[in-house]
Amino acid sequence: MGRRGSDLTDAELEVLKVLWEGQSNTVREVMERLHAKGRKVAYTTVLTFLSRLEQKGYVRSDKAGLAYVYRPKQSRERVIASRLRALADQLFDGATAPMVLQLMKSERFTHEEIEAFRRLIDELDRTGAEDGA
Amino acid sequence: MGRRGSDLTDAELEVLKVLWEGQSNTVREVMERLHAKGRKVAYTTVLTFLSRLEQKGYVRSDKAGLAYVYRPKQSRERVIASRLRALADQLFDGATAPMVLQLMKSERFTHEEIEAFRRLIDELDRTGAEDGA
DNA sequence: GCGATCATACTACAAATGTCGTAGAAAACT
DNA sequence: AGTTTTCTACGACATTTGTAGTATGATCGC
Repeated sequence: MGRRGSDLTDAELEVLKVLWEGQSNTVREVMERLHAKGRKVAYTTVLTFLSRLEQKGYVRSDKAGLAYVYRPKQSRERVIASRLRALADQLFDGATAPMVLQLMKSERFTHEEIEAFRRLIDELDRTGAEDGA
Repeated sequence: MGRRGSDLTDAELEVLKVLWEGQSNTVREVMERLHAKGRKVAYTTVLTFLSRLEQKGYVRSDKAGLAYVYRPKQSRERVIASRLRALADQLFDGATAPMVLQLMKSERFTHEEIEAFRRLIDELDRTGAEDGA
């Protein structure tokens, strides 16, 4: 039997990303947006993905005039966080810290990016400091 | 047609992880190790995955006495880095820094972990400082 | 009013994935 | 030597995923 992981598939995610970017999301518009990104898919294919996304609870649709308009039900942050978590589970048995470390080690960053990391870390440290409930 | 992403599938990765952990990896041993982890798979299933992994270039096998012994051809770090990169491509259009930030924001860490981040960042900063080739 | 458009609902289907079963050779045991 | 145990090689198969065609109903332009 197929996969077991996070239900959101790659192609579905691709479509969901487009939804996050746009406002009025009819099937046609989503398709056009995908085409603009170089992703050539048929109208009905997009429809299929949107339907599947709806069944899985990731989007919601309202009939606006002629066509349905789709909009995300889950925020980009939420979905992304969940994906990251899934990868952490898969690669590091759920330990996210090692993942962050590995990521920082295996990639290259500019000074600005590194500064951003530092700032966030300082903030985390301060925020979490009094947190011991 | 099926998926397009990184060729290593989830189940294959599961097997590869076991290979990274052990030394003498016969099909049977890998299977037992998987069982110990709660992953109940048939002997032939493990064999299938190992064969597919070999075809894809992730493992290599040598006949040792009766059975073949499999060993990883790619390091854990390498594969993990590539996976992380793939996720960055998928979620952040290849920008790894935003991924690190998001990851740090959406998860919780202990002070020790945060300290480890800070140390690594300092090091990165120092290492990369003279790097402007 | 009628044909050309546009939308959605179903159905279909090949390729990928996860999972095994069986056949046959080799080795081990008794 | 005969039987039992182990391996590997192949083939099989249900699901999932990516992709699209067709049928059918509503809408628009003229």
